[in-house]
Amino acid sequence: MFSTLRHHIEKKIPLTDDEFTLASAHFTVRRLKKRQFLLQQGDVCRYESFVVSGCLKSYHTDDQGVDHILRFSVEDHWAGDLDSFINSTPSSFNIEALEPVTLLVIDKPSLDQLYQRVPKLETFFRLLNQNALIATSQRVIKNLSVPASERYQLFLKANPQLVQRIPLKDIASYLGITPVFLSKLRREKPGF
Amino acid sequence: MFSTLRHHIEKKIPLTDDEFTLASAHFTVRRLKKRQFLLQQGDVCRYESFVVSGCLKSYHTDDQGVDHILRFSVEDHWAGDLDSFINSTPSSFNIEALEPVTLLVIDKPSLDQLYQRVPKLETFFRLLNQNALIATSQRVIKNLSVPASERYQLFLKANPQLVQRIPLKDIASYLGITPVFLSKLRREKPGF
DNA sequence: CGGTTTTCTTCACCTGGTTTAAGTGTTGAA
DNA sequence: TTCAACACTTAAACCAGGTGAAGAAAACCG
Repeated sequence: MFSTLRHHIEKKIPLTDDEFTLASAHFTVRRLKKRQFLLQQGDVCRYESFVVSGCLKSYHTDDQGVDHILRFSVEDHWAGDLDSFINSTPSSFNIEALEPVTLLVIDKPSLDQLYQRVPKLETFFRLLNQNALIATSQRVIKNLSVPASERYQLFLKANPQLVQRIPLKDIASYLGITPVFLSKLRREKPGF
Repeated sequence: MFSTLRHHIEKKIPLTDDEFTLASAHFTVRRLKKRQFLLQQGDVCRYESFVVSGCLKSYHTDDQGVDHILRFSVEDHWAGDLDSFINSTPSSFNIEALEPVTLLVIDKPSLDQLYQRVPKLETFFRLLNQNALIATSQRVIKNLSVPASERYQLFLKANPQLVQRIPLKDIASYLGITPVFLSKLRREKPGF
């Protein structure tokens, strides 16, 4: 349970036993069933959540009622809405379990306290957000420069395991196309 | 010159005179003429650059030779390719001056050293990247959920000053449409 | 000032992706 | 074990936005 988190952090920043014990005391375990919400659009996101097992989707529902998936969070990754978490503003995202999920969650006061007590962890979260920024920037460019058919191929190549686990309509939403069109792509282009 | 940078940092993190003096010693001044490149696709991005005056565009040129603008960097903001800067990998971006530009630049060894000497500045850059991540995530969602015509209106509202300074074709590229189509939108929808 | 380059616009035509609607297959709760 | 809800596919009509080519207007520079 907590060892997963430790291993996750130590991929970037080595910790002493004491540091990790101190850190883990700030997290609490939380479980969600399939289709249960970790966060609902309009609510304030009170927690950053480390995914121990399972898979969630973060998506925005627009004014026409259409969902747009920003990201999938699988085990060994994080879920949460940074904007809402940092600024305590109503979130514009839903975060929903696609499978039964086990999480380690931490709230903002605890995280701030943790930064004070274990400054290394500020570095850790800086690196985490840095990587997320890089990935998100690349996604902006790819959405602009790569046609949907190729974006689908890229997604398949980058996340072969995910495709088996999540509904195609969610992949379509992530790619920015309709399920209908994704279906057409899959029919036309061979190799899935 | 340096006072602009100090004011910029202190919007987030107050600094003592000593801290700022120490910090500013790590930066150097650099000037670019219009159309000059701060970074060329394929090169490693050696510097993070604070824009004292002027304006630049960061864009990726795809394999068909089409440019896609990721961001504009105006005075009191930053320019650079984080991925290439952090990992010393060849950048997939060009950064080009749209106007004569004055920069304060810092290289990676200096920045790492600076984090050691003035830990507050690690917090500063963490906040900076946090905000960039939030903004970029929102852009992903808007590109997926808002039609081009509305995206143009939003851009106008959010950056009224920019529109006077930069060519429309660059706005089109940022919005992910062709200049031809932007021109059509401007004709059809009144109020620019 | 005059010539060159860059930017912006217009038009006719094309295409990638949407919409709606109907049909099949699968899941799951009572 | 049945019925309802959901996931996926197909097809046809349609539309947002792209392409190519060409000219007009600005901006740049010697």
